[in-house]
Formats: sequence, C-alpha cells, structure tokens
Amino acid sequence: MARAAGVSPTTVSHALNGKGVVRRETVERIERIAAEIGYRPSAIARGLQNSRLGLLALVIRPFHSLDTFLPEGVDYFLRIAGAASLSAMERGYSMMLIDDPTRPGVPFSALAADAYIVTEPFENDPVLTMLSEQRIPFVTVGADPARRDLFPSIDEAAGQQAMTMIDHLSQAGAHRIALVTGTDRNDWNLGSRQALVDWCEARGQQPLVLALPEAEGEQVGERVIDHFFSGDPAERPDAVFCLTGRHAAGVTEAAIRRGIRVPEDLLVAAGSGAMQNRTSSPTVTTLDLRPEETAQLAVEVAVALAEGRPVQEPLATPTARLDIRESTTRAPGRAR
Amino acid sequence: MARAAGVSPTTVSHALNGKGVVRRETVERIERIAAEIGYRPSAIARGLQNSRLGLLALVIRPFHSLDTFLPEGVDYFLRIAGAASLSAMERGYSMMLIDDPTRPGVPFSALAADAYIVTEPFENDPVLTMLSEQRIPFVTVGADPARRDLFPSIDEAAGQQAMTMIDHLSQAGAHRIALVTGTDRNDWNLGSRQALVDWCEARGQQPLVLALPEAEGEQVGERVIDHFFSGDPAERPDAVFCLTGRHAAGVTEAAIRRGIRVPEDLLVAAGSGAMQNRTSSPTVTTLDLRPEETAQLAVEVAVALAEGRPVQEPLATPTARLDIRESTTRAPGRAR
DNA sequence: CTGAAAGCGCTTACAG
DNA sequence: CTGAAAGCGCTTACAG
Repeated sequence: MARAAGVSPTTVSHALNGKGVVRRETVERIERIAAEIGYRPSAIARGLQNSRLGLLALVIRPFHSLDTFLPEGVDYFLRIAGAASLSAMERGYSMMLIDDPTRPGVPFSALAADAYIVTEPFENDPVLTMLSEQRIPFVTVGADPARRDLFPSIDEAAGQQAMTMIDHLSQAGAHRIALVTGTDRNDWNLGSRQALVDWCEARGQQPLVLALPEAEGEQVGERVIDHFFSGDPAERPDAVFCLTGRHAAGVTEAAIRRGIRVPEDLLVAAGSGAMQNRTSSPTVTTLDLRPEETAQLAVEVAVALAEGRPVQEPLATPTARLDIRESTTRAPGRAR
Repeated sequence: MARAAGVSPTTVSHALNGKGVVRRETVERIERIAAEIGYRPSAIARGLQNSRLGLLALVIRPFHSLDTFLPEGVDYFLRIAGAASLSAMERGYSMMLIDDPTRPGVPFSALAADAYIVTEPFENDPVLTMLSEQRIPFVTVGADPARRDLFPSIDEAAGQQAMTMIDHLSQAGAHRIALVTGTDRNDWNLGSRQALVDWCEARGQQPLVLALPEAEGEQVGERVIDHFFSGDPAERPDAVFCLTGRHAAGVTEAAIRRGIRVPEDLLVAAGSGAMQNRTSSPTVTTLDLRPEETAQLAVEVAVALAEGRPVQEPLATPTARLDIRESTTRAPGRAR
C-alpha cells in the first residue's frame, strides 16, 4: 500500500487513522488509492499493538457434558449465544462461541479474545484456573462452587430460583417434593439441591434428591419414577421438580405410562424450559431463566473488564419468571 | 518467558512447538517454567506470521432487516449459528457471529477471520464486494441473485423448495395459490417468487404475489387478507403460501378472524417454520430447511477455502422436509 | 508535513 | 543443540 501511494507506511497509517498531521491532499490520495486496491489494514497486525482484537469469547461449559448447543427442544444455550453476540456487536465487539480453551490443539483464536464469558463453570473449573493464571479478564455466569468469591461472577441465585418453584409446588398442594438435578457440579445443580435440602430440613423431612446426567434428557423418566415410587409408599413424593425441561418431560411421560396422573397424583415442574414442556399433554410448568438479559449483562461486564474499567459488584441474573402450566394446576375440588 | 528460562525466544519457540532441535532437558525445563508462570504464546502474534487465526466468521445478512437473531419463535438463525459454531470447533476453528463487516467502526476482529460464511446475501451485496475485493475467502448460503456464478455459494434451490410446497398445496386441493415473500432482495425471496410465477404461467394464471417486510412478522396478516380478498371474488386464492413462518401465522389468525376457515376455505403454509406454527390452532404446514446440515456444509467449505484447498462445486443445501400439519389437511369429504 | 526507526510478540531460516 | 537476525503488517514516538 505504501509503495502504491509512493509514501511511507507511517504516512499511510496516519492518513487512514486520522492521526498525526498529514496534508489534506495526501490523505485524499491515499484514501483513493486504498479504495482502488481494496486495501484494509490487517486486523491482526493492529491487534498486536495493544493486544486487543475487539473480540469476546463465550464458553458454554455445559456443552462439555451435553455435546451440543441444541439438545432437542432446548433453546437456552442458543438464546444466550444469540443475545450475547448481539450485545457484543452493539458495543463494538465480536463474539466468538468456543468450546474449552484449555484443550490442547485449540485454534489460536480461542485464546485471542480480550475477555471471556464462562457460563455455568464447574467446581474448580480448569478454564477459570487457566484464565486467571494468564490474567485474562473473564466473568462467569453462575459462580465456580468451590471458588465463590474469587472471580467476578454473575450470581444465578440458583437457590432462590429453586425456592420460587418449591413455593409454587407447595402452594399447588405438594407436601413431599422430590428434586432431580443434573450431574454437572455447577452452581445451578448444587445450589438448587442445597435449597431443597434446607427446605426439607426445616420441615423435618428427609430430602428426596436424585442426580442424573443432563445429556440423557427425556430418557431418565422411567428411572426417576422407579427410584421414587418403588419403595415405601409413605415415602413417595407428590411433586417432582426437575432442573432441566427434558428431564421433566421424561418424568411426566413415564408417570402417565405407569398410571400416575399428572397433575392429579403428581405435580411436575422444570427449573428451565424446553419446547416440549409447552406442547406436551399435560403442559409442564417451568421457570424462564431469561437468558437474553443474562447474556446482555455478561457482555456488559466482559467489555468493562476488557477495557480495564471497574465492575460494579454484586452482579445477579434477572429473577426467573414462573410459567405455570397444567402439570401443577389441579382443578379445584379434583385434587386427590 | 525467554528471560525467565534463561534462553532465547527462539529456543522457547522451538521447545514449545516441538520444532527445530532442542535438548530434551531444555524442553522440559522450558515447559515447566511455562506452566509455572502460566505462559502462553500470544495468539495474535502467532496469527501475524501466516495471517491465520483459526477464526471463521458467520454473517447472517437477514439480520440487517430483522434486527435480531431471535424473532419470536424463529430459531432458524440460531440453529444455523449454533451448528456452525459446533462444526467449526470440530475442525479446529472458532466461529464468530458478526453483523456487517463493511460498516465503519467495526471491531478489528470482524475483519480478521480466515474465511467468511455469508447467509442470504442481498442482490449486489456490498459484503461480498468487499470480501472479494480484498481476496478474503468466503462462501455464501444462497447466491447473490445478481452475481449468481461469480462466487462460491451453496445453492438453496429456493425455486425447487418452493415447488415442493406448491405441489403439496396443489395436491391438497388448491387451485389458486398466492405467495407472500419478504422484501429482502435475496435468492430465497426472488427464487421462490420466480417459481410461483413460472408455475402460474404454465397454467395460464396471473400470479398472486405480495412482498412484505420480514420484520413485521404476524402483523402482516390483516394486510395479506385485505390484499387478496377484497377484490373480485373470482380472483381470490384458495391457498396462501408465506415464505416466513411468522407471516403464515399472522395470515392464519387474520383469516379466521375474518371468518375464512383454515383449512376448509383456505390452505395456509410456510416456507420456513416458526414455533408458533407447531402450536397454533390450526397448526401450520411448514418446510424444515434443515439449517444444521446447511451450516455444517458451509463450514466445511469455509475451512477448505481458508486452507487454500479446492472446493468441489456445485454445492447445495439439503432438500427441505415438508412438515404437513392441519392448515393444509382437509378432512376427506369436508373439503369445500 | 513526512519518514526512518523501534517495537508489538512471536516464528523461521540461518549461522554458529 | 542454541541463539542472533529478519520478518509477519502494522502503529507510535521522534527526528527532520
């Protein structure tokens, strides 16, 4: 480019960036020639100056166990990703969706972001360890359960969200609530579990909790029913609260297959919604986690960190919205 | 790092990349120290060598007129983005979701991808012009209607997909099919329109076509009905084929509000599905464009281009799957 | 107003 | 086996 315009690289740089002092005509000539030959400064070379590319990365940790962003009917991750990409754009950043940046052989780019957003980190998550060791800015959505106040994080208040549902089930007539969590050791699973345990303790009940792999989706239905309904009839739950929508869908189906009526004999609810919960019969009550708002907040924080600006803590995700559906709505007078 | 290990940068580079010849012990020492101080080579500096970052970019052009990746109930774009990100990872690339890289003030990173995927480019799309001028590799999903064979593209066969639906409507009893396209001048809208025009011509009919903004979604319902049902009764369609699921949802609602029964008096179908088409009453027949497979193919091509490998043309998106629902299913004997 | 020099943090011939 | 030099494509003091 410098050669084409017959000037030095310095002048090209000055002219195109409006820095320094360059004669008007020179600027115009350089701009014209740049347009002609389709010259654009290399983003990489520019990034090298201040080690900033204007790039954010989103690491969706549950992907690790789920192996997809698109579990059938589950749009949570995609909604996070879409909203985060949008928010990033609005702030002049690009957003990159990556898997695990600690894996050997990741592309250069996976380590080149100015700041990272890590959703649902695991206990002692190696991704956070790496990021913090390298002093790369990051914010998590849901804390690392083992390092709660060590890193900037957006609190999910998993326990509080769980209580919203537990209260609802209780009001809907449940006396004995069983909880089905996933197996990932993240704040969502652990925090929700703790909330139920505390709640049961306060009422002198033994908590009924089962952890099953998120990835198994609807398939876990039979196992959940077997687990809670094969023992002492006095110990059977009258409500099952599954953290994932697909688990709840599977439980609902399995219950009905076994002749357990939903909601008459058993209330079922999910801590996060899947499409099938809106279309199944009965439809299933869920929590809408409002991932779009969470993503927006996360991007806001990530950008601040990338630019070295201070972040106002504490940060929290929006309160989940309770979508009450048939699975927890007993017709008055028809309750068992 | 070099200083910390008491060796030259060259040796560090050799040791960490397994290139050149370095004594075993030296390699080990360097690796140990690197681990200790959390040293990782800068992705940007490495990228500068071969101007490759291992970064792909996805430019979803309809975003321009839609202003969101998440129109209520429409998961098409997100499914493309999610699947593309996944496929990229599998091939050792990161995927970046960006808006319009030609806009002034875009982040450096938006111009730093090794190859671009542009979905649904517009006629004479400036994004393609810029990319081709700068000799940045790219592939489009759906051709630029004005430069059909100029750039590598994955053919959507919009006309063929439209014919699938037109044939279905015809078999379901339609004699007069109206088409509602979007207003973006892309291959999808233009190709589908052409297919209907040809089909009508072959049957000596005047084509009934209306283009309305994609972004208006369900709102267009009334306008579509007004447009096609206010004139000469002999000229009224007995089927409306909307390219977008939200348009179809709006048309179905509006028709019913006006006392036009669906499917008895009017068949309605959509060229791409939205959630509401599966849950409305009646449910609406749609085409499933299988965005995941399209995304996977696009990434495959983009990676090949980024690595300078030849691409096997012609390329085509998978054949859409027809999801037949109530809006085009007349009970036998009950048809008008 | 313009350009030669140094530097961003690495890698790659090449010389020792 | 190791390191000094050059270079990737820019930008930023600084000198002229």
